[in-house]
Amino acid sequence: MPPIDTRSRILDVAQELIQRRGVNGMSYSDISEAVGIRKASIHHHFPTKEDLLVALLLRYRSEFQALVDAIVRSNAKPNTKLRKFMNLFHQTISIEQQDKACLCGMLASELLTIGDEPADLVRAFLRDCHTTLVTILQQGIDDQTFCIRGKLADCADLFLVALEGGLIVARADGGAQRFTTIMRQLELSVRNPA
Amino acid sequence: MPPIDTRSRILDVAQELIQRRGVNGMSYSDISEAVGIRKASIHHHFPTKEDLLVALLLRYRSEFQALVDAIVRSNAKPNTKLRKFMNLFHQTISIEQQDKACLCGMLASELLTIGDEPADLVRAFLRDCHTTLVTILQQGIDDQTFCIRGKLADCADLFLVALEGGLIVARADGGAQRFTTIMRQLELSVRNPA
DNA sequence: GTCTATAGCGCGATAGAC
DNA sequence: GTCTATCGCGCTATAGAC
Repeated sequence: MPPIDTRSRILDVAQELIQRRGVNGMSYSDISEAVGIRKASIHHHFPTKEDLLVALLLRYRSEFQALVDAIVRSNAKPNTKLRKFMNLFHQTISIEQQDKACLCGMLASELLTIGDEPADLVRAFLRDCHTTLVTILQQGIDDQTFCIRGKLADCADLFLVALEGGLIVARADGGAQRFTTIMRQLELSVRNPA
Repeated sequence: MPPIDTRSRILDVAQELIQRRGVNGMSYSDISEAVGIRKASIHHHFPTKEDLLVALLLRYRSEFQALVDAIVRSNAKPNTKLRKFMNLFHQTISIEQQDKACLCGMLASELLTIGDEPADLVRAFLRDCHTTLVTILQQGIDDQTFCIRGKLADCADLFLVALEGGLIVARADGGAQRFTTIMRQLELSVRNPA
């Protein structure tokens, strides 16, 4: 393993802090302490906080999309794909990850305070997720693994908001176990009873 | 209408600011400007920000519970009660209310930064909501209006996190109309097909 | 109960040496 | 690319006059 460059370490720490405390509960000073360099050095890499957010969101979105693509393009069954997709959210709250919420869920709740460009990237991420859910659910409908009520797009949207809301609520009370239960309930809602 | 006392006006403004911008995106200075008194006067009513949050949460919880009780105790059908309960959430995002999220949904996402006592009150509110949903869903199961899959408590939990997450996500993208669709999809998930 | 004034701190951001 | 030092501002909070 090569040593991780400073820029990436800053992004890592910033992401963790935001997922735990929110954007406005995080400061350059917090990052500085965790990374072990001075605040001024962080400003060298990311002149403004909005610059940092944009870089963070671009990285988050592309890393997430890579994981999603691997799942969607795999040969797994649709219910396995769905489970694996939901597990991407579960991983953020699970014990090893120490109760983090989705980066974009956190940013969505503070959307009015983060500037236009980051806000657009948050919306783009949420749309990516919705698109992915539509794709996976459609595959399950095609092979009769899933049976949904109502419109496909609406069903996918319910998954999305339940996953985002589930992280925020379960993080406050119930933890990873509660989130697992929410995932199971979502699976149940599309399972073909036949 | 008697003039609203200062203390209440401070709470009104603080609540609105938090529902739009989050706790850490709101300051005594913002409240001061909107209420039309100096910051020091706000500190007279609420010495610390945590004091203000506790007062706000106590009021929010009891006002919400009064609305909920009126719904649950009414003679309406279970599906009407469910719709009315969900409408309490919808009202915060609807046009007249200008895109606010649930107070406790916002606070839940910033839970680590608000202090122990406010955090406990947020959890209490979320539990109240879950209890209410269990009650209403059970009434619908009893009279065969509803037909749920899985455990009642898990079904109620999915409603809760979808409502909280729905407000945060729809506020970011899609607005009140998207939230209405989420509500409809939730209704559909418990409707008795018979 | 509201005000002016200010303390004391942390914030984001910048200048300039090394 | 990191540092020291600092600016200017906004924050929470307090003191004391009216």
